[in-house]
Amino acid sequence: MVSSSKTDDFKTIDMQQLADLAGVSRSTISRGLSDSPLVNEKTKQKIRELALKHNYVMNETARNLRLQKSNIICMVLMLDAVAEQHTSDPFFLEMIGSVADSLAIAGYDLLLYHEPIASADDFRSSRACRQSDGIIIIGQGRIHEELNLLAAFAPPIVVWGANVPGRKYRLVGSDNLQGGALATRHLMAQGCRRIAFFGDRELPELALRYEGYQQALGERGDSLDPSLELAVPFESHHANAVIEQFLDKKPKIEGIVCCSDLIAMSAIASLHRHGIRVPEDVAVVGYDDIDIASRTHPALTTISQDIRRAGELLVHKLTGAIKGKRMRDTISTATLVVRESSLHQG
Amino acid sequence: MVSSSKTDDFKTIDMQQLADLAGVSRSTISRGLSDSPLVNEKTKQKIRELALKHNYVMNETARNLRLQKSNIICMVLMLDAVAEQHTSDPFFLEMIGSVADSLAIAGYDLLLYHEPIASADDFRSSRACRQSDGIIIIGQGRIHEELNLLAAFAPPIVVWGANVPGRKYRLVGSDNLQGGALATRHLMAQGCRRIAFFGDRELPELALRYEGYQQALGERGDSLDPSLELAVPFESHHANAVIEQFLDKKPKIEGIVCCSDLIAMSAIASLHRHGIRVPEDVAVVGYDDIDIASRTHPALTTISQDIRRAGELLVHKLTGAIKGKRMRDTISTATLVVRESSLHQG
DNA sequence: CTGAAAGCGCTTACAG
DNA sequence: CTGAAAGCGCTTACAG
Repeated sequence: MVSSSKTDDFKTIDMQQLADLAGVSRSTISRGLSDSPLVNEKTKQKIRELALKHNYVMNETARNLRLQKSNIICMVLMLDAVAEQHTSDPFFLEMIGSVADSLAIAGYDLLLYHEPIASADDFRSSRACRQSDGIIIIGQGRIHEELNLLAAFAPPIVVWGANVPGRKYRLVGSDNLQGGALATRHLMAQGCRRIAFFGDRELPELALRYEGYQQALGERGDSLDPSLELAVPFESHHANAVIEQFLDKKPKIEGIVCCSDLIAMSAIASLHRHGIRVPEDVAVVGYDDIDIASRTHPALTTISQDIRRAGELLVHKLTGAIKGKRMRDTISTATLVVRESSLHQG
Repeated sequence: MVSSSKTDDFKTIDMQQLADLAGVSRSTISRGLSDSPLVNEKTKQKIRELALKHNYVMNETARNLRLQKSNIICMVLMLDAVAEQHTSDPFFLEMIGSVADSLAIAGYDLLLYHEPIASADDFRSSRACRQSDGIIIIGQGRIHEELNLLAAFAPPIVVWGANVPGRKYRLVGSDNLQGGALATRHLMAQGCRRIAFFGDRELPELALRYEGYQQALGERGDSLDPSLELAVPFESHHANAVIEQFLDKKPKIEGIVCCSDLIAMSAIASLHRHGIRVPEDVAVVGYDDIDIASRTHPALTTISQDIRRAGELLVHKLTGAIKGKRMRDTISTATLVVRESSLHQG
């Protein structure tokens, strides 16, 4: 008897067939493969060898059904219609990549959910919510209260966002107040006097950054000039339009704190079109430190959110919670990355 | 009897309970929900109403087990170790986003696979391959032959890549030869004389672009100067190093055809560091038209691959193939998008 | 240490 | 047009 050819080996065998080959019952195979202490070491050894030799792969669907789980993690991108966030935003894409990588390592499948979440009830009746072992939500949008409801009745949840008061759900985020303050203080240290804020502070994270901006200005005794605050949306084309309109009024500014790297890039392009040099005339700081931030021209000074680590943390907290562990929140430190766009020669 | 509160409604009910409520059998529920012509219209109506009212969501795991499928599509990123492609490359991220969106619409879950595929046999014995209803492979790497093997024995496959000879698998891609030619002809039309090629032509897609580059130069009767071809890797830091070294030799060039937008951005940054202006001194064309290409400074002229549509096509071909349809290959036209980086004032 | 049996929630061929 | 029964491939409480 010669062993079958490689090709034939790929006829999939199931647990019963493996049991027949090993001369034991399905029960024993199942226990053996999960390394149960109930099974004799030699038997386990034989089972493992045969499984390998015959290329046995367990049917996860059957296993999941039996164990009453789905092995699916649902990732919700809380895209904000008003601030016009899109899936194509590099920040979201990098977050998806990072979460997907971590989930793969943890052995979960990923289900992406993009419809905007109108109400907790609607979302809770969706398949995405019902048949996920856990849910990762990126951003709080404008539905913070709904998230509190969700946390009470849905599968385990972890949210990326701002540490807002009254929060009842698990959170991973970075210190947005500190981030806003860091960016602003850096610009002040560069000698910038009139510093603008570009971002829609209706969103919880941006509200905190604005607070940091405000605090930093206060430290120097600067008064807050409302005309320097601009609710720039995330989406580039509209961001451009809003920024252009602002610059057309020839505001006297020497620095800009932007709420995303993309907004910073739009700002730099607009400034150039108005004949204003960056960083010589106006210094610009971005936010997120997306992959590309180091390769623009000028390279972006920005507040790093460490997206890679964020994804890992989100998955870690969630899988822990699924296993019934108590997981604490993580608010990571924001860090300033100085590159070229802010090197103002005041 | 008052109907239960909203919260109570979220006790999940199964098909048996729904059957009890409707006063019919599980068989009829199952048929009714799938709109089988076997079931009386009135009965169906009642079933649908009750399902909605009691918030019934079918257990997909059980359904999948019964139907012998997984509902999972595996997406393999064929990252090339030598050319140093990373998951963080915006091209891949945008492709992931686009594929994920299309899969969500088609009702499939996504499983990301990143380990490099060493051999077809290894991959075929992995869970990712065994328990996927279909596989999307982004890029051919250096394992074209293995892909032919895979296509013969694995679940349905569709590959994004180059139309290489001897191919036996389903393909979606863009016309790389044409893309390379378009980029080169555009630079020639701008008056550029010595045009460099930045990219590793060991990879099938880049080999075709190089061929297009060569053809275009030939049309004008230019001879090929091997010193103008540089195997720039995809990863930015190494790309930077390779490009810097090249520029240090003060090559006389007036244009560069780059094999990705990221490489183009690295090139522009390097050129600036060498005191060379883009596009005045050297005109640069990128490849892919990633989202960010329009917002760099200068904005990138590039060859568009329409990643959005690529994702849709990949999913369309694959889901068709899973349903047993014959799906044809699609090689889409490459288009030149002219922005600022190539507006050479020769 | 091992096995027979029940059951996870569905779908469908078969019978009526 | 509807239902009873078998079965998808696993895991585990129970019995030995």
